[in-house]
Amino acid sequence: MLSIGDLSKRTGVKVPTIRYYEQMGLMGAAERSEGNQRRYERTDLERLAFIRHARDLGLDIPAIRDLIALSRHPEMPCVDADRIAADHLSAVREKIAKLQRLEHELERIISHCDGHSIEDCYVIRALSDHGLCDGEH
Amino acid sequence: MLSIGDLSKRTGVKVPTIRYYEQMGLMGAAERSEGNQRRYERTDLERLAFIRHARDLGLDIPAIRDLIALSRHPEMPCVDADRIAADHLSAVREKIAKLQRLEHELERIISHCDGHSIEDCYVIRALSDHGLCDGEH
DNA sequence: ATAATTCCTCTAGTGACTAGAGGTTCAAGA
DNA sequence: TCTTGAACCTCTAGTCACTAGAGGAATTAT
Repeated sequence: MLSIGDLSKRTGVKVPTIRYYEQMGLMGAAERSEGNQRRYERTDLERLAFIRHARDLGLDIPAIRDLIALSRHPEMPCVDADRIAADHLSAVREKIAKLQRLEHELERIISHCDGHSIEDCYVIRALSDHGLCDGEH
Repeated sequence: MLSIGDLSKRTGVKVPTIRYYEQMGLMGAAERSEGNQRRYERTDLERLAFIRHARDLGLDIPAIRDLIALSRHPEMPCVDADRIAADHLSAVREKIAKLQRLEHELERIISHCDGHSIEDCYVIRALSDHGLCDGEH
């Protein structure tokens, strides 16, 4: 049996975060010691690693909750799990595209600046006057 | 003189957001009518457009506050303004790189899934077992 | 036995807004 | 001039995924 601190050390997930995951229904109520402290087993370790991994991939808590629910029904087809991942992938792609537009706009603004005075600063001027922009943000 | 609603319509910034910008020190306290309602002038319209534009480019409120402060000193050199933009650009590039790593990992996970049962679902398996991953997230 | 560490719950803070309650002022038509 | 309805005011609380801290109880090590 592991304490919450042990679990934390082994997974790299901070103690308050583990409690937060429990509260959000990702971890399930842990057993308790006589003195009301959480005790975990090996399966909890795996579960937490699963959650952490999914979070690292950027999945949000409701999505992870869904994946956990699905993983409890091994006989079901996995289209739902695929869809969660695919939806997330397209969201990630959209974010990338958006950030790339920003990147280009910022590059352009910075490169036009001659570095002299604020008065002539292209950074400030471009922010003041949307007409100086390239894109359509 | 414009009411806050007029300002909102002309800039596309929602009314509560304008009040929020005032609270955050981006907008400066507006004049008030006899009945305590905010009244704006043409310069406020430009200021708000500046803020909105900077936000669209992803700059955060402290950065925008700094840029506004700088824009009030037209004779100063603009290295500071450039640096704010350049710092933001590198932050944007880091985000892009991170998201691209996610993109590839998600693509890989999804493409490996045969779409049959949860039991064999690569999405679920990859989340459970970090060893199946390519990258080092 | 005592001290140090870890644990418990609960509340509040992060950023950039957004939504709503409860009440006041304004502008336009009768 | 009066009335109605829209727009305005302030203040509080909610969003997301945590993180930090208070104040106190349990556990572990010496």
